Formats: sequence, C-alpha cells, structure tokens
Amino acid sequence: MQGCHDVRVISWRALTRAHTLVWKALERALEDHADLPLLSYEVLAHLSEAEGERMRMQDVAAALPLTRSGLTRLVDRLERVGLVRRESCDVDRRGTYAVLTPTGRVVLERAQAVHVRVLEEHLVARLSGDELAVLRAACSRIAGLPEASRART
Amino acid sequence: MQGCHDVRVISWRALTRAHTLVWKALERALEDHADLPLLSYEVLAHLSEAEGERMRMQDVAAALPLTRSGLTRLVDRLERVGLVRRESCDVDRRGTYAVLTPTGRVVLERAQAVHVRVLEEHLVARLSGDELAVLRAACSRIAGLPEASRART
DNA sequence: GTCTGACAGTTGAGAACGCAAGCACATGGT
DNA sequence: ACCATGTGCTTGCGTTCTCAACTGTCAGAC
Repeated sequence: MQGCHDVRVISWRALTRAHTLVWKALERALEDHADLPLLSYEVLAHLSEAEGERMRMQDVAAALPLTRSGLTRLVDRLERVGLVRRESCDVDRRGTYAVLTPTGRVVLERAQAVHVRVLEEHLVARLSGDELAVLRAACSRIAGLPEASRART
Repeated sequence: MQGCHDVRVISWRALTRAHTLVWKALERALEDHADLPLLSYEVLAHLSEAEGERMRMQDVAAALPLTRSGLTRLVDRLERVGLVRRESCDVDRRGTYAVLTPTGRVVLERAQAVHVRVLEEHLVARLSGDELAVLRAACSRIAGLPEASRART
C-alpha cells in the first residue's frame, strides 16, 4: 500500500520467491520423474558429497528446512527403504551418522539428471554467469559457509 | 562423491542454505517476540503491500512456500483470530480475496520491527550494497518478478 | 570420583501440510 | 441456450512436521 519497501525487505521477498519457485519446480519434477520427495533427495545429495558419504544428523538438519526431529523421522523412512543407514559415532557416543547406502547412491544418481535439468532451466537460463557467481557468493556468506572458492569479492 | 559439484548445484545449495538459515532465524524471532508464526507474518505483509490491502488466494500462495490448500487453512486460522477477512471477488465469483483487517495491520506493524532487525543482521550485515543489489535482481529474475528498480537505498 | 549443565538424538502428542476429489463459477463452441 | 472443459477455492484423509519432554553422553568444577 504505502512505500515501506526498503531494500532489506525487498531482497528478502525476492529471495523467498525465487527459492520457493525453484523448490516447487524441483519437487514436482522429482516426484513425477524419479518418485522421490525433494527433501529425501537433498538428504541423499548432501551425504553423497560428504567425507565418507556420511554426515552427523544435526549437520544435515542445519542444511535443510527441517528440525532435528523432522530429520529423525525422515531418516527413519529412508532407512526403512534402504537408501540410508545409521551408524553410531565412535568419537562422540551421543552422535549418529547418516550414511549413504549403495542403493541410495543408485537412486540418487538416477534422480540427479532431473534435478540438474530443472536447475538449468530456472537458474542458469535466467542469469548471467556473473550474476550466478555473485548469487552463490552472497548466499554462501549469508549461510556462513566456508565459501569454497573465495576468489572474487 | 566429491567432484560432482557443478556451478548450478553449488549455487542452488547455497541459495537453500541461506534461505533456510534466515527463515529459521525469522521464525524463532517472530515466535519469541511477536508470537506470530512466520508464514502468518508473510501473509499479512504481502496483503499490506497490495492494492487495497487485498490479494487473491492463489497469488498469495504462489508467493509463499504453500499450496493453495495450505493457504486455505492458514487463512482460516488468521480469519478466526481476526487478522484477515475473506471477501468475494465481484468480477470473478469463483475468486476470493484475503483482506487485511485493522487488527491485522496493528499486529503486522508490531512484528515488523523484529522482522527487519533479523534481516539487518543476516542480510545487510553480511553483504555489500552491490552484492545485495545483484542478489535482489537475480532472485527477481529467477522468480519472474517485474523487477521493480525503484527501491530507495 | 561426583556433580552440574550442556548437547545429540529420539519420541509422544497434536498441529499443519499436500494430494486428489468436489463444488461453484467461467468460458468457448455449437 | 446448452454442454463440455477449465479454473478458483475448499474439504477429507493420510502423511509429515514441530514442540516439548526424555534418554544417554560429554565436559568442566570441585
């Protein structure tokens, strides 16, 4: 109604809309072509990229829009269908690893093509290379990530 | 396992992590200081910025991580506590507007301070002005927004 | 050693969500 | 006018989520 649009709020709105749009597109594509919920896919993908194809539960939960308890149940389901298994952490016996199984890796790889295709269409096709790089750097900084390549400022 | 990081996937991961982090921070801050779930806040905020403080149901749903049915129930709840009311659309009698009530506006305004403070901390404090501008532009393009460039800085 | 406070993960109870079907209205063809 | 098809929103039902409380473990103080 009035002009309360400051740059913070506008940027946040845009970020939310963009993320929501892509998220919904991925959800639909994965469900349709790979019969795998997006959150499940993201868990498998994160595991596949981690040292030893395993991650601590809380680290997975922190990377995704899920609470710890939500992740507990999701991993329950993934374990039940054999895509993931739990393994207890020997240096901290409170901890639990979620570990990718061979089956999980196969399912993941089959879904990756769909995933990448959607990203191609929604991210790459709409942005320049520079924009994509800045987007990535900015989001990494917001997320407090190690910022894998800190080449450009 | 490691080498599969292409720029599309990395950018998407960063986008998700950033959005998730800020989303969770907002959720906690709003719940703690304004006793208002973030999704409810977002509905009120979107309505407040629309022509006549009203929006069609589906337009609200498209802007948020919700389906139409999810929004129906959320608006049910908001209507029940008086923050929003429904009004039928006279040009298309299938349609329904969600309209901000005076109470809703008051609640929204009280929550806005908390909201902006969190964005200040998580977005503005971690990015340069240029980065924020590019982030906004890129996300707008991804989301297919009109890309209004008249934001005051 | 024992205690205290914090942390990792799980669980029970209830709330919130999505899918698919349903209803009401709109639109275009004949 | 009529019917067929498509759209906007809601509802029933089953699934998935969160919150708070709980268990088991760790680390520091004494």
